[in-house]
Order: sequence, then C-alpha cells, then structure tokens
Amino acid sequence: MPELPDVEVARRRVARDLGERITRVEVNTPRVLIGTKPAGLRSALAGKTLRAVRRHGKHLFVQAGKDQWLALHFGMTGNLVHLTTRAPVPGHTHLTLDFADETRWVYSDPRLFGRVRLIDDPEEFIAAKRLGPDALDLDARVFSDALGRRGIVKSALMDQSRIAGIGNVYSDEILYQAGIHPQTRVSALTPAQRQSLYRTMRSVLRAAIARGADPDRLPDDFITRHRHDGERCPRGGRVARLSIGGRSTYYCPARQPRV
DNA sequence: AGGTATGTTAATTG
DNA sequence: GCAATTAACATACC
Repeated sequence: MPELPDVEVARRRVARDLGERITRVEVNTPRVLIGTKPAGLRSALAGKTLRAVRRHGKHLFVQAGKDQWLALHFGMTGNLVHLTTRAPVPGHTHLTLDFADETRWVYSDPRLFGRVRLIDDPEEFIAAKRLGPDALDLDARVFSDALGRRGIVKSALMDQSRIAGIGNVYSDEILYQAGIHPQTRVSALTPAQRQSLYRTMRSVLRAAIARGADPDRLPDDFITRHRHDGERCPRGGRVARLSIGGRSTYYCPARQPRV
C-alpha cells in the first residue's frame, strides 16, 4: 500500500480506533524497526491509548503518548490490516498491536522495504526527512513553486522532497489525465499546464481515496487499469512503456504528445 | 527461468 | 555541486 491514497485509506481506518488502549505489542521481525528494539517499542506503546493520527505524503503517524508517535512507512508492499484478535494473522506479519476491545492491527510487508519507528514529533520528522508539502494539502501556487523548474515532470512529481505522496503509478495517472508527456521538462510547462497538473493531481488522488485506493475499482478510463505495454488506451491509441529514473512509465502517446 | 513490481537510499556517472 | 542513472534491499508473480 505504497502511495498517498493507500496511506490515506489506512489513516481513516486508524482514525476509527482513536481512544482505544493498546494491550499487547508483538514484534515478529525486529529489522522492520528503525532506532528502537522490540522491547523499546513494547514499553513505549503497551498500555497507551491512541490519541491522534496524521499522514504526510506516504508516511503515517499514530500518537500514543504526549511526545510519542509510531511512524510507519509501507515501502512497496507494506500494509496495516485491521483484524480481531481471533482472526488468522496474514503472512509476512512483522508487528502486531492488540487493543482492549479485542481488535488487532497487523503490520505486514512481504518485501520488507517498509519501516516502523518511534518519533517525538511528526513535524520534526517531516523536516528531517526533507519532505515537501503533502500533495493534498497545498494550493495551486504552492504546488507550482514546489514542483520547481528542473528536471522532467514525472520525476518532479515523484520527488518526495518537492511534493510528498505521489509514486510511480499515480504520477503516470496524473500525467495521462493532464495530457502531458512524462518526459516533458518542468521548465517547459506552461502556466496553464501547471494549473492543469494541480487540478488533475487532486482529482486523481481523491478519486483513488474514494475507491479505497483499490486499483481495480478505479474508473476504466484511468490508465492505471491498463498498465501494460501495447494495451488499448481507454481513450484511443495504445499504451506505451518507457523507463524514467529506473521506473517503468506507462503513458498514451496519442494523448500525451512529446514536446 | 528471467523479467517485473506501488519505494528509498547510497553510490556512481556525467 | 547538481542532476540523472544504477544498484541494492527481499519476495511474489507471470
């Protein structure tokens, strides 16, 4: 569950559990922890009540004490699953939190790229990580400034230090719907294109969140539903693939003319 | 069997 | 010094 919509859906699930008390903490895979050990995480969280939850870009922060936040990043395949204590635990479970009401959170991540840590303050963490403004928490002017003028637009959209939250799949979707070729230089974008990118970014991310961030539930005219080289484009032409920054990029040449 | 996969970071190259 | 590219991490899927 890697990009902003997935993390936002997780945030909303966590928000329903605020006020619950953590009764048990189990770390199955110590290496997912950064800066703390299983015993440290247990003593920090056990008995605490969930106070608040925040998201910035792809990072999720859960407050369980005055200056005590659990910070999660899901990597490529990480997920926070909400279960009851009697349900079977999924594979690749690395962390389990049980609550007084017999519900359970399970952090699972097959590829183990995600990380979990304890932090004092999300704002400090965001600054230390040099994250840009959240993609859903900025106006058009801030967006245009944050996007900058260097490099190509696909890489700029994915650069977490410029704008936080957009990854490989949603950058392709945004560029597709804005009709902009992924290799367009940022410096070549017209003011109208920047405005269009801003509006498209918002509508794409919000549509994904509204559908539970499930790619299979996105509208059929989203290119995300057709991420295969040579597949028919929902609005005409064929989907093409190229590599940008080492990532596969899918786009529709008919709708996204090279500049 | 080998290529590919929603991310980040360090090393390398230009 | 910066921007772009590549490798590495670990596992599943086609």
